[in-house]
Amino acid sequence: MSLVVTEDIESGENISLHQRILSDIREKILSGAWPPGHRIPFEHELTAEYDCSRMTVNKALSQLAKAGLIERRRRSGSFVRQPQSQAAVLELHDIRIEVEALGLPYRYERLERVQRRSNAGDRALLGLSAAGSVLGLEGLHFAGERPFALEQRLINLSAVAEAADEAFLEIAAGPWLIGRVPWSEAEHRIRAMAADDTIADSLDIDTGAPCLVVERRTWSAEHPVTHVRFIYPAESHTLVARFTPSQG
Amino acid sequence: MSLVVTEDIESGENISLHQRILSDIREKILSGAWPPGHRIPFEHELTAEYDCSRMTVNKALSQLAKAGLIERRRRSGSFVRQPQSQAAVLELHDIRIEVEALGLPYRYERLERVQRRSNAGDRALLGLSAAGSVLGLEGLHFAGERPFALEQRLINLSAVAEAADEAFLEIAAGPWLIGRVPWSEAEHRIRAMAADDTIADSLDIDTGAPCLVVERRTWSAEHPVTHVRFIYPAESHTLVARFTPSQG
DNA sequence: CGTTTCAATATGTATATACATAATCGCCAC
DNA sequence: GTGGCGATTATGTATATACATATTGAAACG
Repeated sequence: MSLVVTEDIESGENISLHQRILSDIREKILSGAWPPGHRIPFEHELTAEYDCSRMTVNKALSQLAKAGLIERRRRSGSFVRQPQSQAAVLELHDIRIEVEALGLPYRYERLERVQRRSNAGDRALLGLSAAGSVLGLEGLHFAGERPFALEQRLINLSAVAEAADEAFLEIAAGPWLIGRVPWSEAEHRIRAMAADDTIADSLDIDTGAPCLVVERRTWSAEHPVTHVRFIYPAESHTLVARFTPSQG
Repeated sequence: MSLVVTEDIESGENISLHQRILSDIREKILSGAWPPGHRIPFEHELTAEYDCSRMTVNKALSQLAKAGLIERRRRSGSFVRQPQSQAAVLELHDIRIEVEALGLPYRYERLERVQRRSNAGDRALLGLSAAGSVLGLEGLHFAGERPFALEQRLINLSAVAEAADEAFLEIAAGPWLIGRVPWSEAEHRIRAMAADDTIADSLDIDTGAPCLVVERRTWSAEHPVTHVRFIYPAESHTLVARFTPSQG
């Protein structure tokens, strides 16, 4: 994993062809338009589509392969890979997938939903400079009958106006946001924390029990989209990530 | 960040020139032979050194730049980047750097050192199939006068025989290993935990206080090298990582 | 009918080349 | 001096080309 790599997914201005091919394909994959297993166009087809040389297409596809988004097979073509569960933990953090991987039934339950003009705290969390409307959500993810994680989320309505019309009663905002907002960058903060009374109550653990806290801020093309805090009871959760020195 | 990208750093057999340039340079940087700020050879110099075209060199350097290991400046050349504290946290996890980034004096103190034939627990932690000698180390990292992290480490002596001759009294095994063993892959497990009596005593915190635990297993060309567990008091530490959907 | 062989195909890697772009250095005029 | 301007230099991106390599599918053969 390379970790601090930064790249913008701009619409279509000054970016190189290579970047454009990359983000076009990446978006098709992340949005689900090209599901896992789907064969993406051959190099010579993309060469025609983008009117460029095969080398340019090849560089972009090789990069996607190195990133693990696609798999390339000689003579057969290139295919969208199955999402790797370990990467999902840190990259997408879809709790439904985590829970179902444990073989437990998943359920989401909304605890709270408020819409307000952003206060200073909201802006600090989201990394916003100007004021604007935000949506605050709190909900519980269940694995079977037991609470699995508590989610506290802020959504920047200036970036995702449609979110104001959603109740998020039984679906978490995470899966809803993916596909609607192609994220270009995310920052994770991971720490340990003692559960206070409120958290202990929600998660059905003792006050003071250790929790793992994962906070994520997401941007889409420079605009802050959402800030989310997942709180896991310590005993229920381990994050796993594999790295190579520099994705070479 | 890409996360599940896997690549082997083999010696010099069937790998492409591009890969060889990549790992040569990466190793020089990770080992410290080329410290941060060092100007790495110009493309045309590497072209001469490896007797290949500039495109090949350029591809390798671009990749290192994308990975954040080097920084490229037009007209000036390419330079080894200062270790990004955020990336370092997860990638290298050099605690000295973390502590010094806080502006505090760093010190390491060995608590324990045992050499033994591996037992079942050791083999499970290291991911070893056969028995062999291992080195067990425990030590404390200090930031100023306060304990900053507790380190519990196992080293596979079959992979790093020289470690048997080292005392590791005042230097941690981590920095010692880097440079001697180019690691090709690492796996992190991150979780929260309540401090037991022993840990609380070492770290000078209360029993039951939440701790952040980071475990890392490292491989070098398929061989398990070391397993290390860092235990941080919760209030002193947050891991930060930035990601892009697929380092494009 | 099964097996071997071979040609077709898509990707993998490398080359030489060309032009664009950004940053720096040194020269020259003021 | 010093401020600006142009030449130089290293990287950034793209092209056309060439050959290697793995895999597939079909033809040839026993």
